[in-house]
Amino acid sequence: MNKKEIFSSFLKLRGFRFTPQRERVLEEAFSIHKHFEAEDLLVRIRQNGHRVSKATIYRTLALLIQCGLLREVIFGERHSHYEHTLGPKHHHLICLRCGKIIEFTDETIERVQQRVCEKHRFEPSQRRFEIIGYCENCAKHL
Amino acid sequence: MNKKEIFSSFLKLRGFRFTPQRERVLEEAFSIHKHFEAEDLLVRIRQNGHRVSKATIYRTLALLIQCGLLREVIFGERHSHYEHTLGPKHHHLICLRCGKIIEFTDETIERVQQRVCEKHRFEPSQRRFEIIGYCENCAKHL
DNA sequence: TTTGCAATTGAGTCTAAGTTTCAACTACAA
DNA sequence: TTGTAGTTGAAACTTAGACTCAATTGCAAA
Repeated sequence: MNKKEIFSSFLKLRGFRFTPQRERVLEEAFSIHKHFEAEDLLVRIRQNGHRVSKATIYRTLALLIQCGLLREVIFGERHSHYEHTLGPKHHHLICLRCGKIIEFTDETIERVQQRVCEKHRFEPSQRRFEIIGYCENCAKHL
Repeated sequence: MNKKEIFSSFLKLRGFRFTPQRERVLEEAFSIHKHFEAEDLLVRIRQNGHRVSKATIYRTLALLIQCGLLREVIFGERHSHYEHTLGPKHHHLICLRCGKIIEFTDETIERVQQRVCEKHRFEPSQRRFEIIGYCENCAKHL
């Protein structure tokens, strides 16, 4: 199943519709291969000669998160960022000075999560592991 | 050095002042022994018969974070929460349904952080490890 | 003690992300 | 064809937090 099928069957299942606007947002969200914000989608959709309202973009992003195709990631800023859930799970090093985001993977984390969730009988659906500080270059300028 | 001394010497060091308002915010922030938000401080300060403006509270919180006495934690909501940095480092299980926050500690995480930071020559100043999902009770109601 | 200056404060204004509202529109099933 | 429920966009709204600025205050040097 590709993204489109996943999303449309997710929608159908709960009596929602797979509309042209929702398809547009889906396509655009997956044409970006890094973290993005709602505003990015708005701009790119417009640049490609289409038009989807802000409200619909936010509504669709919420659906894409619900159906598990996207995940919300939180950097220092006051607005949300999104990323694809496909591909290996990764975490982030966030530079406070230049804003650079370095991704890393670590399989120990998965085991920690399992252990902790078992202990507290917690049902995980996603996680966030972010180390905040200064990248190699910026650390020199402190 | 207690909190007051840490804060006031942090301020003096950079030519800032340890004012009554800043002291008020410090005291109030440390009289709460769990996560809190800016609004909580505003209310509590007023309840104790004092008065510190919203602007000053936000400004002082930023200073307390800078000097390392407080840390910003991010739960699902659109506004910030804060916690004391003193005491053992811990992480959070966040329930999406009832909003409950369960704290846990895990020493493996510290080692993961060290390993990752060394590899990327990253200078860490804080971290976030949050597992988002459903607590034992809420998992039943899904 | 006085003086001058830079830091600080509070009230109010502003910003921007995201949400809500609602009337018009649309897909689909009966 | 019609009824119903989902969807859309425009605009208004919400809210945390940042900014502005005139008035105030703390402190260091005279």
